[in-house]
Amino acid sequence: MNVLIDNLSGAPIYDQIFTQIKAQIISGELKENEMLPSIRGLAKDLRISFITTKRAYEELEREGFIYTVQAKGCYVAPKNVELLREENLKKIEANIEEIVQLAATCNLSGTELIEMVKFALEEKL
Amino acid sequence: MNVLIDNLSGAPIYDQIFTQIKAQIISGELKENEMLPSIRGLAKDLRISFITTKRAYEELEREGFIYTVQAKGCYVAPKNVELLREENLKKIEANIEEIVQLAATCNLSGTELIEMVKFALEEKL
DNA sequence: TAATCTGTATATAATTATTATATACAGATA
DNA sequence: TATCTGTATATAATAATTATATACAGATTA
Repeated sequence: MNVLIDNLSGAPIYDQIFTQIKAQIISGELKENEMLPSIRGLAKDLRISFITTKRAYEELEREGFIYTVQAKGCYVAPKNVELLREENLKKIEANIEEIVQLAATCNLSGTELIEMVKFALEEKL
Repeated sequence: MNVLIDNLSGAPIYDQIFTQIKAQIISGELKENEMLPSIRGLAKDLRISFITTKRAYEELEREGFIYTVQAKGCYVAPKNVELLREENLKKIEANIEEIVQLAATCNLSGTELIEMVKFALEEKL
């Protein structure tokens, strides 16, 4: 596994770790049930406290990307797409409701709104 | 003018002042070019430092809701429709950013996302 | 013109939130 | 038993936020 800490980035260390591992899980670079480096091992590699790597792993677990087996290690969680969908769809629907409302109050047309979404989607690629 | 500070609200004082005055300007309760209470006078009424009321007024001015005349006072800015539109656009952009992110993490395709937005738009009619 | 309004500028105190850490602990494994 | 694994609690260091006092400068008015 590959994690690089950029001390000049301004982003906190735990967050850099969290973001990079998350990206690797989403991209499939890290497979389901694959074991992650131990929080101590990774900390040693990066020459930081293991509490900091632990914090990154905690975030990953809270968001459902990894699971932990006591005294054994941390593993990439099976991609539970349906569950993630159900949770996120609600949030997405609520947000869409809001932007449609906002668009209406400032005379932004539906077409323009769609264009904005398409633009944001392209930015993400 | 009417401003109430709720010490239990958790929100900072300057923010409570900012929010309440902003709401009164948007609702039209405060008319264009109407003079606001002086930062010192309001501070005295609320029994807080005038630096705190000043901060609230600074925010209001920065967002274009009021304007200041040196040594005279602060006044409600003429309603700028463009300004409100820009405010809403920012919120819309932030929301779109979020839904795109959410969609990505649960493998919801761009096409599907667009469909959801279109659906919500039709519902609004 | 002097007193007293208005807002401004600079420095600072107090508080809270964030970030990173050490140390002591408990289960699993070889 | 030695040594991995993760956990829990307490704490240090830093940074951001919030609120303030004091000294200043222009405008108004009695």
